[in-house]
Amino acid sequence: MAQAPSSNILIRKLQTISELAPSDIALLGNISIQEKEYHANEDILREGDKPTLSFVVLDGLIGSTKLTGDGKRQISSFFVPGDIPDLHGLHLSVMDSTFTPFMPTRVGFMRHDALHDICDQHPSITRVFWRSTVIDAAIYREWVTNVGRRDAYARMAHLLCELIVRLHSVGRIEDRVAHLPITQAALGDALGLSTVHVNRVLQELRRDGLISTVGSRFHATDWAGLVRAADFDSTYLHQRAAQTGADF
Amino acid sequence: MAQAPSSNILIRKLQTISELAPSDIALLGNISIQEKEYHANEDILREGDKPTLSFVVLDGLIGSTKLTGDGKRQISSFFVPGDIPDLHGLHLSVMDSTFTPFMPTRVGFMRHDALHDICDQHPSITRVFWRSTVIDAAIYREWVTNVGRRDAYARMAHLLCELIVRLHSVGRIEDRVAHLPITQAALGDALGLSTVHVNRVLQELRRDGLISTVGSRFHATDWAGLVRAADFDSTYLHQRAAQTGADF
DNA sequence: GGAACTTATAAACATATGTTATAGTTTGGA
DNA sequence: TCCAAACTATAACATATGTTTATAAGTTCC
Repeated sequence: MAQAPSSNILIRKLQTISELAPSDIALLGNISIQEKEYHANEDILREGDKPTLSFVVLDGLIGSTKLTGDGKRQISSFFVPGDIPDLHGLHLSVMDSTFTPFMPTRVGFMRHDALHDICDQHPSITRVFWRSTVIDAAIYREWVTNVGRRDAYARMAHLLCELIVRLHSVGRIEDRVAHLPITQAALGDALGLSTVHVNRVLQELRRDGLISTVGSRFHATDWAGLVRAADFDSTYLHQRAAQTGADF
Repeated sequence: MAQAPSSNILIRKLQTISELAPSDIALLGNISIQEKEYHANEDILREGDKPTLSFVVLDGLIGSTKLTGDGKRQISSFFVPGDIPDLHGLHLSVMDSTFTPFMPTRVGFMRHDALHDICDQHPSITRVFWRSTVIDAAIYREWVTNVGRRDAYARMAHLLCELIVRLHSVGRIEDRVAHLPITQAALGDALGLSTVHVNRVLQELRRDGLISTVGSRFHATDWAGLVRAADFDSTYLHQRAAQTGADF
């Protein structure tokens, strides 16, 4: 509770969703990690790949994307620092989506066999990681609802709420501003909207005083209003502390 | 390979996604199960509940649903016999969606503490269950894509392909016919469409000779055509055998 | 065996969102 | 420092899908 946030971003993220025993923290801190930098749009893993590594996002922003048969793109989730986008890959042989960074992104690779070893020997670590994948699934569920049943305006607001809360929980909101270098085309791919309509909706959100933007920096100028417009309820993020009602 | 399908539907389902050692099968077969029947629309678990049990679908059909603030419903997944819809709940304290049966449905409850015990003691069981939840997540990902980027016609075709493949893999397709007692309103809730448009699209699929229906029984009269119309690729189901190219 | 309800079909009309095209604006690399 | 490429902003127009309403066809249940 009074504990300072870990300087290890993976541990910090996991602490937002699980209470970690000191022994767990030690084990997690000892996982061997190989760092690598990617630039924007340089795919980290692709649909069809059979990875033997998972990776944690150390810095940057990543999307999980799919292409339909006629070339349209859908982003099914974003991943922020601390997240392990393809922890799922630990239990899948083939990738069913592609991980693409939206900005220069630093990741840390972890070997599957090492992760399996640590999980087999430490059920408490298994629980933490398993819970993490299950929360990813909860986020996908919410996205289905968002794309399926909310109009463009609420949909965009919802996405912004989610990203702001998630970034905030790992300390990546500075001066009440979220750095989201996601092009409007990519926002459309995440929301199932056209680029033009994304632009329209962003203007509306600005006009209504819910957000303001400077370049790719988003400021929720009226957090309560944004939450209301978004029909946003952070329960589905399953964060440990109800830090999510906070004022940004 | 030449093994006859298990008469235990849970084991049969898990065998479609993982290779089970005889010892695993024995352990799984010994999990204590409490059966219960629900009728259509009688919620099994609700958003906000804090369950201490998970359940396997023994017979019937269940949807995972959410309500938006203005009362619209979204179904984010269907569950067929053998599935454990809220295995996720093993690692979440609060339900973020509701499980609703679409027909009289028999389920088997399993205690969380019993499941935790067996997982803590048997990493191989953990892997099977964990993989199952991770495949659920892959299905949600595909649904985001389906709802976000495919038009109504392809979207409906895709849903039918998925359900037919999943039902087939657990032996619940009889005479090339899938029993899907899902009202057109509920199909709309699953696809993010209005009831009227669901009706339009179903007529089109019938007119194009891809499906025929008798009551709630769907027959894929042109499986290859349906797959093509749906842009369906079963990779995301992560089934063990490539039984999915089969002719229904 | 029919009343009461739910579900499916249908048509006419409304609208949120998509498409295409063009002109500014920003950005990042040479 | 500047240029080319990428991105954002707007407008005009197109259309897939939603809404409303009505009726027909099934179901369920007393």
